Amino acid sequence: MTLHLREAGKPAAKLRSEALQVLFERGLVNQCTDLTALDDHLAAGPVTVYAGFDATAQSLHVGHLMPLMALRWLQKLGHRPIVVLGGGTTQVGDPSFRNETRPLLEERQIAANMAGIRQSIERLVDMRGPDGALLVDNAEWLTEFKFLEFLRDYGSKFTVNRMLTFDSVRSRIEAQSPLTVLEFCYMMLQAVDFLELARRHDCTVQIGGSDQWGNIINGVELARKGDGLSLHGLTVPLLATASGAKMGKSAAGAVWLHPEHLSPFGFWQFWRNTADADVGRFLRLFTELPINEVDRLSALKGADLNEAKKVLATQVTAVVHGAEQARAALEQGEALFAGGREIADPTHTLPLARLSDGLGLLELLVAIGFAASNGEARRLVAGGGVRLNGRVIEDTHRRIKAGDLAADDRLALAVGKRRKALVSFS
RNA sequence: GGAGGAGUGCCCGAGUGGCUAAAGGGGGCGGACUGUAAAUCCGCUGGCUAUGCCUACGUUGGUUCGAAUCCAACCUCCUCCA
Repeated sequence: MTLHLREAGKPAAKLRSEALQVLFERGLVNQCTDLTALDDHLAAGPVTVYAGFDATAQSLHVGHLMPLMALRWLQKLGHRPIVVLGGGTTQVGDPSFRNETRPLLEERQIAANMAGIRQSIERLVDMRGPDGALLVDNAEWLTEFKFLEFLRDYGSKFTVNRMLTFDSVRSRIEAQSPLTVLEFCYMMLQAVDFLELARRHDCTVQIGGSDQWGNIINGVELARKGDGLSLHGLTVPLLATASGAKMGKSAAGAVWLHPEHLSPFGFWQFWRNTADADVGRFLRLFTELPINEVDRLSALKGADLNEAKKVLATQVTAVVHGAEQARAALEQGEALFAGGREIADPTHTLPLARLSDGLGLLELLVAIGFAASNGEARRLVAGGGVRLNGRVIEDTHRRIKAGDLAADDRLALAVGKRRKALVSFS
């Protein structure tokens, strides 16, 4: 193969395109196809770039933010993004780097998931105007194929020999875990997506997570063999903490982008709790602050770094939930952690009616997402980790009554030292 | 086609009839210490309308008072033979 890989973060010498300069500077490049060719391509004028997302859950999570940030930068620099929702591919399930088959989703569930994902995407890339980003569903073409037709037209362009060489499936095979033909063909479908987008929309670049490398390359190779097209691919790094752990999971589940799955304040808190060692890198990856400002903030030492974390949290929240929500979250953070709780908006609102018979403390913890189940809530309470209006409550049968509310109809609830909520009843 | 081995909780990995919601480690969460950081020490870590009930050791049945553990069939993987 004639593709050249670039290792993550290596400052590439004399790049011509502003696009690649920015992506490298931001730490958004893990590897790409022929660097010089991609650079020339991006420098030559506006291009169309795509990233795809399968509808495996009702919301995207922080891991998806990286390719989306890359799309945002490219859009700012005059290129046109296409976001592909995998209405078709989700029916197959990407096996890349998974050692088990994904449970197959029903079409209704996929449609619901796509609707949730779409809301986040619309905030992250600008779809307005004739030059705005495009949102397309790959079911549009994937469901149209007839089997024999597909095998003849595209199957002939792939060899099993080559397909087996990809790390994404080799690991599965070496793990001696069954890989069905259905899943194995996923890479063909994504390759066809790329080709289809190239034909329909003159899309020439695909961006994806590092686990998507194999799928992307398949598209590049298919387009070259089939249509003689020269396409390009680029992957963003895997989101990991400085301690090496995969990131995105927190107390009560993943760090979701959709506000119904994680409140904007909860999202803000996630970033506020970033480890010192990650602050600089996250500022570059997930905010759009100028690089010199990023450098200034990252240079802060010791407790002063907390200021940088607030900036990080507020900036990322603004990108995902909007400036209003970000400002509110910052205020809530200041109020809950530094005193003055009267000024801030509540982080959660529940109907007053729920208090009429007394609301179980455990139930409340689950309702605001501080515990995934009653059992988990019970353990938190029993372990002395839960405070109501500043006082530790260890009684798991405790019920909240109207009398627990402060004058403003709210109560302060905290789990541990990092998770706090201001719950309003109205 | 034949013979043998393997499949455990979020992950890795012990366990070969009751004492097993299943050792140990990782991860995660809580407590102490801090700066809402890291490191360290301690605790918790399936669900529920909860002194009990339900679900769980590849799948489905069976033996037994009782099964992750025994038997049968099936699925997937590995090794050897043809």
